Amino acid sequence: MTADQLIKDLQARGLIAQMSSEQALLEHLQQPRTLYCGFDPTADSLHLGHLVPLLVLKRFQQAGHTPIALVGGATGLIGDPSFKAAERQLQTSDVIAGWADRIRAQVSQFVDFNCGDNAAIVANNLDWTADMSVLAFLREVGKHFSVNNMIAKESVKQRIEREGSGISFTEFSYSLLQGLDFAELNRRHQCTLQVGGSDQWGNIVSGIDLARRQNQAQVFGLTVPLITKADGTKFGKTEAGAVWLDPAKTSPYSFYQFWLNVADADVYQFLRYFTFLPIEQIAQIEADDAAAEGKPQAQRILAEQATELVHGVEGRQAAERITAALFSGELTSLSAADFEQLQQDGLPSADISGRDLSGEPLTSLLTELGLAKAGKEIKDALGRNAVLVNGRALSMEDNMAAEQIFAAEAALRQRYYLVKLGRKKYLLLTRG
RNA sequence: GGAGGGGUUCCCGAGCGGUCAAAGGGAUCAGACUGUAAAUCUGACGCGAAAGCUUCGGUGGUUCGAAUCCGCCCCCCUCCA
Repeated sequence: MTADQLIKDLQARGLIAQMSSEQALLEHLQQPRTLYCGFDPTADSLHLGHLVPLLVLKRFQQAGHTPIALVGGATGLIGDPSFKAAERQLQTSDVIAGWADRIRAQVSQFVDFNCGDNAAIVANNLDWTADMSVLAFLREVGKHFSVNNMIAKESVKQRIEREGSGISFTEFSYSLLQGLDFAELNRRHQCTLQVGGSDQWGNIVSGIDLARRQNQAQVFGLTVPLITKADGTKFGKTEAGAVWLDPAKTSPYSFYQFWLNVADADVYQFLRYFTFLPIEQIAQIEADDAAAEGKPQAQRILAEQATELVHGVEGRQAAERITAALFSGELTSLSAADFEQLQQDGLPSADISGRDLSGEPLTSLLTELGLAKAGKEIKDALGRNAVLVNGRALSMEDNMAAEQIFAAEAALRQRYYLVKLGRKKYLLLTRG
């Protein structure tokens, strides 16, 4: 893929928010180059918001360039103030180091380390900052930055201007550290392009400037847009919170369901953002859906593609297996092994053996087991026959009858009860 | 420092001595319709299965009774200095 094709493809996907010196960058990318994207360990896992830049790294790799996934072991200790309303609470260095390890493992899944000339590199900015002296930092890095320019940046503007917020010197220095990363990667790996979210533009420019001043090198920046939804609500959130890439935090099943539930108004754009399907094929899917009556195919395709990207073929199949079992309604046909599989595959479950159910209302039982946030939800659902246990609808009269409902002889395959609330919330209860 | 205005249930926002668990909208959850959509309609929406219990910045009063009146304190906004 040529530089022109790559950039055209990215543009067609809507993946370019900003680019530094477009013409020069296009020219530059005629040769295989090295680019990087940084991921700060702000939690023990990346989430959907990180996926787009991560996939952009991969898109560049597919076009023959060398990606560097940079784990922010150092920057994570400082905290990026960009567009943040308030100062971040510092975590201990042990915690950050632990998170950095997890992030390193995660980013490593997305780029190829065995493709010869442009095999991916994973780096940690702690490597070149941990032993740097304060005086060296101030003289070699700080001297190149103008505080006048720094405080003029949009990304810290509200922290500087708004009353009652403020910014610590620590966070204010963040941009210098990220700038240093770019200059350092330029020296170490001839890295000449940094990609990141559009909120990173200010930090990227810092790096471009520093690389020029320290290395007399011309380097470039490219940002991807903030992902938004047509209805204006925040992308990447469910009732349960953020959608994580770690299967232990968001199961492949939940991940798959998230994509399956994307609104029609967003789904084609998300196919462009989150899959490697050719742009023409996505257009074809959109055309086919428009022509067909009823249910569009796009959500299913998106869910398959995205889940396989993040959780592999097995994760995708597990998610599909659970989905098929739960939404086809063929519960009695499920074998004990199937149930075991569902549980393993990430369907929420709980063990109720040894629990005294006499006198415990379903409202509190099911709330406690995590099916609803408040007893009221269960109460409401019971009143509307929206709570099903093993396919049988319960009513308010059953509220105090947990003991009979979850009696040993009522279990499917001797030990399973599948509780369904509404149309798509499930809880698998087991006995023994 | 001075003068005003304000802090109400997840959010916005009414209430200004009893009939207030507190109007209205949004968000959320459930039902109908559907495609495990959208839009629309219906219901719920402090907690509790219920009896009942706990809310209207904090605290102390007045009153048979306070989100509503009074004192003190805390925080936010506007104007003046």
